[in-house]
Amino acid sequence: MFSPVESRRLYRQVADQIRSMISVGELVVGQKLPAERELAEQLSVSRPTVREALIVLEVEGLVNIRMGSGIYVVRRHAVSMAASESEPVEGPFELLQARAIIECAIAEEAAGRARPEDIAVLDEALMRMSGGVNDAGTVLAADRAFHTGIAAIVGNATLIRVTGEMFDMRMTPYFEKLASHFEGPTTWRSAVDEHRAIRDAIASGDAAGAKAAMRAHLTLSQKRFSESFGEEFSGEEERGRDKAAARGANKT
Amino acid sequence: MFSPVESRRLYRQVADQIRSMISVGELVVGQKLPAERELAEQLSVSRPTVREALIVLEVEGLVNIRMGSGIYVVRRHAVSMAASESEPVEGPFELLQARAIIECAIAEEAAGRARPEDIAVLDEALMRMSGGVNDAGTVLAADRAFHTGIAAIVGNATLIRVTGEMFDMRMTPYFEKLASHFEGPTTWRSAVDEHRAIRDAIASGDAAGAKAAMRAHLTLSQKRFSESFGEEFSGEEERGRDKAAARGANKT
DNA sequence: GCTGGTCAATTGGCCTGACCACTTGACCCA
DNA sequence: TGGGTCAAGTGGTCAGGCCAATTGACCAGC
Repeated sequence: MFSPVESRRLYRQVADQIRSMISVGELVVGQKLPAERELAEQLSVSRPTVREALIVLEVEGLVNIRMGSGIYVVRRHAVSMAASESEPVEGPFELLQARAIIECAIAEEAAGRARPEDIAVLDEALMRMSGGVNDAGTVLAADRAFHTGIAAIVGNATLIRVTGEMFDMRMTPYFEKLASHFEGPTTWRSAVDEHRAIRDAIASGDAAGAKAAMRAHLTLSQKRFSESFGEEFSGEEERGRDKAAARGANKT
Repeated sequence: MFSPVESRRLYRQVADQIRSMISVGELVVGQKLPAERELAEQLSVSRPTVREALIVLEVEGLVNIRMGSGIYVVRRHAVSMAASESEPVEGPFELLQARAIIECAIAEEAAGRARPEDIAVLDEALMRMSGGVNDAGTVLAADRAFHTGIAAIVGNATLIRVTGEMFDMRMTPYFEKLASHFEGPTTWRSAVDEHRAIRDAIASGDAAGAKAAMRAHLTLSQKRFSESFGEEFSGEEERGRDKAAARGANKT
């Protein structure tokens, strides 16, 4: 059932092996895994290694470790493959496109149900953002607050979480490195203007306008990004945008 | 009513502590953490415990462990807190509402750019789903494949990932326990019909129709869910604008 | 001066073996 | 029948150790 493993980051190999067994259905949901000691023996590794692999799977939400009882399969698909080596996360352009599609739907939805206090939240974020265009930290925090603030208008925790997560993905080292080359007071001021247009559309209950403004904002972000990106790598073909980006993020 | 008592495992406490230090900026991105041996001493725990905590943070994408070199902070926010115990995630209704908003935007986008091979993927998922209405495992897998397949049409990895993640959130023990009470061959057959309507709209390039069909599908899912359990959980979270779409086909 | 190789200190990866705390279920007693 | 006890099984943690990879100082050769 379990076969021995080989070199290189053993606990990850063990985790991969068990994960794939869950994935293909060899281990079904609800099933109890062998004890750690037994797994260690069958895999020809030590118990600490098995423990580390199981902790990986637990963090991924695939198994549930119950003290004194055992280890149980609780889910078949990983919720997040972010840290896995299998796929090097998405590129910045891809991310901005996804945000354009998702967040303009959220803005459209929010426009119909914004209350004065919701608008106040947006205004507060706008103020912080316009007042801090010279400090990347404050402006980023305010930017995030604005986008999640829109999701909050709909009153749905999942939307807020997803919006925040997508925003946070720009916090990868690679993305930040690129961003540092093109983000500055001028681009931030443009962003503030676009935010204000979104805010106004939502405040006036203009669903179509909010949608359009949000799409414009994220499309322009993408444009700003690609323009600087093109300057940086002026010789490069703009076509294979995400490929180039992914290649850079890979294998550091 | 009665809460918890969950005795936090030591390695999780250590992970929480380091995570919060990163979160508040006490440890900045790029900074190198003390060596495992030193951390163990400073925290008054053993080295294996520190290792397990660091592995948690690595899986969450917060730190990067480099063999022979050290441990480095790579990111400030966790990409996904889905698997963390801190919050019992969002409720099923909230999740379905979020999916309704997000996925109908994706379906709308997909309708304009579906190629024959994309439709083939959807058809294949539909076939597996309709043929396996008596087996929860196959039908769930096919259901997932259908929804991510639509996101795949847009050709954006982030959209695919987000769609998959939202779908997988139903795999929580709590959600599954509830679902097992109302999901069955009849409800699955209704879902297949709704899927087919979505597929047809996308295949014919009808963006508005695809959007409406997707919203109808997820709204009806929500409705089926609340009809079985609404009374117990007082599902008063009825959103007016969705009612129109909810008119029509029901479980037969 | 610069390049390239060597070497030792540092650090993570993994192991052995042990003890403790909790869960579980069989068992016994009232 | 209901409860309480107890031992086996299991995860949680610890201590100490060795190995392999990384890194930077150092040195020989061009």
